[in-house]
Amino acid sequence: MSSTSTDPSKTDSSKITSSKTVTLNHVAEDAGVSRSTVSLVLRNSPLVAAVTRARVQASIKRLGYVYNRGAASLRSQQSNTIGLIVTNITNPFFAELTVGVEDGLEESRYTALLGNTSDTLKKQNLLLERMQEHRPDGILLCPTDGTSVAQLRRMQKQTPVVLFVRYLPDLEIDYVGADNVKGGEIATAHLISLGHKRIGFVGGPAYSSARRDRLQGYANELRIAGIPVDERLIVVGPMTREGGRQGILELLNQENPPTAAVCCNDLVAVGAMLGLQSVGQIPGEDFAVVGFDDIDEAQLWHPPLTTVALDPHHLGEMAAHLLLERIAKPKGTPRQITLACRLVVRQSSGGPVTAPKPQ
Amino acid sequence: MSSTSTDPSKTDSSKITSSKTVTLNHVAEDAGVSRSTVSLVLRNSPLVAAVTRARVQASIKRLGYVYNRGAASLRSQQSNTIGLIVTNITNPFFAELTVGVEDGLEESRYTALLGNTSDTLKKQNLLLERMQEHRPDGILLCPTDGTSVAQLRRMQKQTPVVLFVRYLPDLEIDYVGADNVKGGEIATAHLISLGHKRIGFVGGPAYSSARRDRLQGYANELRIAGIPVDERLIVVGPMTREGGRQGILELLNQENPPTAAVCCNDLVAVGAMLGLQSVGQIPGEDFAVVGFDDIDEAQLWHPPLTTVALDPHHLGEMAAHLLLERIAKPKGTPRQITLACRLVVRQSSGGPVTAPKPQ
DNA sequence: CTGAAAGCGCTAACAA
DNA sequence: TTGTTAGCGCTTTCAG
Repeated sequence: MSSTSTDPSKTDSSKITSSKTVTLNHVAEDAGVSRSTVSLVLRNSPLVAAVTRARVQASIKRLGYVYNRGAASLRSQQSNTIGLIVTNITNPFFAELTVGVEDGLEESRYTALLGNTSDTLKKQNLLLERMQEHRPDGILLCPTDGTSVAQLRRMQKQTPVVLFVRYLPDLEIDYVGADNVKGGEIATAHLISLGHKRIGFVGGPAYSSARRDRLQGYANELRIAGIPVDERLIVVGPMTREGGRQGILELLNQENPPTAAVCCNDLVAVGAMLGLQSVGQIPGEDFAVVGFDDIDEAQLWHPPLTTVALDPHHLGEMAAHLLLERIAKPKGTPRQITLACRLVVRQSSGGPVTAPKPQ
Repeated sequence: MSSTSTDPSKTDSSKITSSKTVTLNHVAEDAGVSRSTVSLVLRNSPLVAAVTRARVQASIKRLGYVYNRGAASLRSQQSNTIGLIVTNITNPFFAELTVGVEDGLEESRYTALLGNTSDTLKKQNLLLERMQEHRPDGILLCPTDGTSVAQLRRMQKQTPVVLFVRYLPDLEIDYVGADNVKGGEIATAHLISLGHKRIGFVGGPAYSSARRDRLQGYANELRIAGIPVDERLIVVGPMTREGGRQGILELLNQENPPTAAVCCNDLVAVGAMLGLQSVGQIPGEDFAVVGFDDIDEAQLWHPPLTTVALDPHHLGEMAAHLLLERIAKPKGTPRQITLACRLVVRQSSGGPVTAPKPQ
């Protein structure tokens, strides 16, 4: 004991138990083993003898040690974190998808960093930047308008990226989304089978690949039925209720309005129904509406919505799995996964068409 | 050039530009300044000369350097990360609240780590543990059933914690939530003013402080009106649509069923409306329903829901601000913030009561 | 205003 | 099986 100092705060370094954070060093000391042994125990290495392990674990518990993943990341070059960037968490579709991602991650050791872009390039770039500062091991992104392919390509070199819901042209990248073309086809085929001849397509921003594909399916099916695709019946707008309301009114104000519409998603569809009601038309009677997504609310609206059901939870899980796979095997060839969807018929698409009602 | 080595990979250490990650060292070297100067520039310190700053920033851009926040955290002991734990992101109320938190954080340098407990203690504990490994600078928690006060008290010593939406008894802690007692009162007063004498209270788990307070308000108002509180009219259940459906049916099956009900939230309320419809009763005509939250969907349902409006976005923002404040001033006295709420009358509560319709 | 030196808490060789 | 020795990339005194 070299007690030359009279300052009581300068005790032997080993004695500073105070209220500071407990580190792996403290555990090692307490258990009477080296730091590497503790590290091995923390990571469940089988190289540690059972007795040693038990002793270390006892110390961990006793001292209330909690692992510092940040410090580990610095050394090991992996953060055990992934970034999840959605366009709108407020859309039940994405909310469900988010819990799907979480569930898909549950078994793994990853935690998700969540970001919401509000479908805005500015926020997306900000988020991407912030997230990269945290060195996520992978990124799950639903790209918004104007997302730079070059930027994404650059990012991919550093961090695995998987796109979901929307993809980008000219980019070799992992992706999981719904079979939107098929979805557009079955929605349109349903309306055609009901006797509709003039069918509109409402909402969605032109840059959304999901929207493009749904529109593609819509056009395919019209062509098969020998109905010409009329550009005036296709209206662009945000994927929101308000977008749907405005879109349907635009359609109704034309000189030869449609009698039915495929809406880009359920939010747009309910907006369309509100728009119809606001001018005295009854959805499902005077006008047939079909949506996309089958969010929980769809069956509760009035009238209950006919819609193309996707499984967002499953989609989220798949996206998470695909990302984990890519993290494990960064050099593998990108995979494009496309999930089936199915039509759920409810009242908003109504029965067979009668005469179009003049507005 | 001391080209003694024939191995091309063993060049001077300073020349290893390759495809490795660019660090602050590389920037310093490139700009011809010391590492500390770069560090200061990164953190916008005013101590750096304008020319130096410009040179450093040019190097940063040229090399494509991205800040490693994890490394910084290790040294500076702050992660610039906060943990946000909600019970159910799928509930539009929490989805809105989440974006409120993000907006509240936008100005700051913090990023949110999101977790979803599904209102389950097991998941909450798992999340709390994982998050602490990331050393968040603060935690925003909506506590689920069985949350240990002792555990929270322990956590508080390490990391500022603010509770939202639900609080815990016997705990000095920051909290922001709605004025649920008042909310319960105005909802109940509304039904009483319509002439209802037998009013039920449906849904919500007994451990939720939000539910307890709403129930309290309900009871207060009944007492004021001289209506006895009948325990049989108060039914417990999960805060979901299904919980509401079952709850209302339980009420209707009693020998002397109520003519109106205050529901614990909007999800429960719509479930109740579905339940009513399933037995041929028309909400707003045969039975009055009031909800809580005023989620966007509330006005779209059939009939549109009368509800006590909370502002989840604002609540989230407040929670974020309170946390930031507490991070800045960890020793300050905890604050309990309670946000006003207001009644939004729509059709589900109907007009004045007529005679109760036999089921 | 800028630089030198030390170290945050952990992991990864390698040796013993 | 366990210990020793170097850092990971940054910030932080403290001198100049």
